[in-house]
Amino acid sequence: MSIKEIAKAANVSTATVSRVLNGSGKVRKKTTERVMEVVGKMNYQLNHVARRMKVKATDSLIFGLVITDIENPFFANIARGVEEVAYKNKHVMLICNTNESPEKEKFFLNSMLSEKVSGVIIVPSAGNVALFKQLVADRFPLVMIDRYHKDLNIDTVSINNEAGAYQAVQRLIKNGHQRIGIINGIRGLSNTEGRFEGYKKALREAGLPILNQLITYGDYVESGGRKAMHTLLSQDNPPTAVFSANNLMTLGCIKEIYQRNLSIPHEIALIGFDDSTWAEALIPPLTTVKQPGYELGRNAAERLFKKLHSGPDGTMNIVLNPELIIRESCGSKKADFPSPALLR
Amino acid sequence: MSIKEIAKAANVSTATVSRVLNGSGKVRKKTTERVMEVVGKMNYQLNHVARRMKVKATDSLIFGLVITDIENPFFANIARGVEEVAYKNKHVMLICNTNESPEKEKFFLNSMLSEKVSGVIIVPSAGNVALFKQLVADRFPLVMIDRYHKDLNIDTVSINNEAGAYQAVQRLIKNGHQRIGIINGIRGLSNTEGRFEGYKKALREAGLPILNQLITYGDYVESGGRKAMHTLLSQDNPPTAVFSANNLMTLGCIKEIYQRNLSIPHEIALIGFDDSTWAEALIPPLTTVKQPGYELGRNAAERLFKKLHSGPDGTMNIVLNPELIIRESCGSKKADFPSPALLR
DNA sequence: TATTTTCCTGTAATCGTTAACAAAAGTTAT
DNA sequence: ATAACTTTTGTTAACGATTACAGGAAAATA
Repeated sequence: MSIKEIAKAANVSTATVSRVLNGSGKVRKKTTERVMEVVGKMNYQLNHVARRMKVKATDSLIFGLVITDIENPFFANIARGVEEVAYKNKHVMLICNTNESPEKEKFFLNSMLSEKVSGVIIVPSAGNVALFKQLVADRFPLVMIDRYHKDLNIDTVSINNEAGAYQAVQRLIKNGHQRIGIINGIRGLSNTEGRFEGYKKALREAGLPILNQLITYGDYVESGGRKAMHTLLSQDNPPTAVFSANNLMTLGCIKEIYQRNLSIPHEIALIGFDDSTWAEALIPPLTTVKQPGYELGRNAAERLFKKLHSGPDGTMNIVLNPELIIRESCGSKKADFPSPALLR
Repeated sequence: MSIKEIAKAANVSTATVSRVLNGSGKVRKKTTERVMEVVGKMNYQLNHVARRMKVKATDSLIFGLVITDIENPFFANIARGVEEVAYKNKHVMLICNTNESPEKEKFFLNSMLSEKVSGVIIVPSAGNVALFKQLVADRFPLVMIDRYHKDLNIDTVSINNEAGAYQAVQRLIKNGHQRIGIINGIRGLSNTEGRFEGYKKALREAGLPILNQLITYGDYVESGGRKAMHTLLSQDNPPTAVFSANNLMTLGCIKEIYQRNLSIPHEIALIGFDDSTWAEALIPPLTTVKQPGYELGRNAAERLFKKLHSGPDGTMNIVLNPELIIRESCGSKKADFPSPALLR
């Protein structure tokens, strides 16, 4: 069913139907009604594909969203933020999952270009710098979220990672810890680096040494976190507290700690990055640096929308602040918890 | 940049370029090479939008995926299963989030039709039966996942909810419980009903009464689960065990239990539906009915793909089996756990 | 009523592909 | 070398919308 058939049935030209359908141009009230009646009766739906061929790209009604792991609640949270804005503007979301793989990322970005999405919001992997450069040169509407490539002139929405990590580590120091380990994410990513800087800054300010053996990397996955924790705890002189740079790795940490029957925070204190709905259901409840994922997504989508529909206004870097949610895993003033061993 | 410019640069017709690009028809080796060289040099990408105008719908390279809550790990798990198959077949995913709202669902389904996706995999909300009927009548490729509308002749991929719930409740009975509450999902959905049937069956078989005051509904959200748990525990004669019909509600349960300083499973035993990565990090580790979300997604996508590219072969209902993961929250042979009160 | 102005509607080109058909170029057989 | 095929390539008409432009109808003015 096409606009042609509607036109015939309503006894007008296709141009008029088109005008009625997208509210552009003047159409006599009577004609409008007649057309709309036919549209309703024949249950006609506009063909967006055909429409996108004529209309300028910014008016395609699709946002592209490229994330690294849809199963990570943090990115799901971002996706919902984007979706909210998309739905409000009658847009639809093309979501792709890169799994941190630059090849997948490249394929998906090209797919999105081929689908003529109006713009893309992306959590970039570590690679594809040349491709991004090209996109920037082509003035393709792009917003990087959570992480970004520093030397590219691209809009970004991210959080102040350094501040988040700083607060977390500072808290551990205040609670009396001197040997604090870090389980960091993927090397080379802006967020990993920011968190690492915050860690070092807190130690430096407290006059504590920055020790290589306390610095590990878990690549933002659970198994990596667990392995890193294993490494840290297997040392002769293990840390008394650990800062873990994302939710998945934190879960790995906890499992490793449980397996060793160590008590949190008595034998090992812990602060994670990314708050989760289950963080407060753990025993002891987990202290975390909470990232406003939903807000990140919403801001990125709004920024993209503005870029598309307002005049060019340069690039912009939006930085939101994380919040330290102090629960009990970091060793509070409250009494320590017994080790899981005692519980079984 | 269009196929026309490639044609000119390679000194062939657009038809030839098209033939080279999608491997159809015979093209002399030499010509193919010449064209591909130009394509590479000019960094040309096929315009999928234009392509979709000509090509039959089944060859559009987009899968539609409509889920109710992208932030629920179970659905995220499904999404990844779908994505795996999509990527393998060079497809891309249009994901929409209905939040259980039939209006949103309708809007998104129509959007997908407008975008000419090749087919849709959907977790249907409770409404829009007429719309689905229409889609079936139009032979639109559709696969329902997780839940389905019973009287519609549609392909489905789901799990045996009754068996899952039955096993869970049976386990609780075996562990000595006689008063077992249920926190059920959204009324009218096939999965909710299946789980409820399993609950009743287990009780019936054990000769236990089915008591109205032990049957509650939490609408598959955390707050609902918490409220339902509140209702159950506030009774004069509260249940000694509870079966909660999804992960979010289970989390609500746990928070309510902690707030009341009850010990699991000593004072209240608990089995949840949907396993989660954090279920074993809880104290005590949570017994759950594990749903193979990834497999559900993969199967649905494969089924959809087959529907699209093989001859018509009627409709099919695929049912996967859940698995009871016995941990400690259901009251095992191991010693009971002290109440959280003792831990603080 | 005739003329000008304003408002509404239709015609036709166009977006970038694909594919049916026609034509040209190669091959093989005679 | 010519005829009869076979293989490769080109021409052109779609697909379903939008939009510049032209033209007709209605309203306003003289």
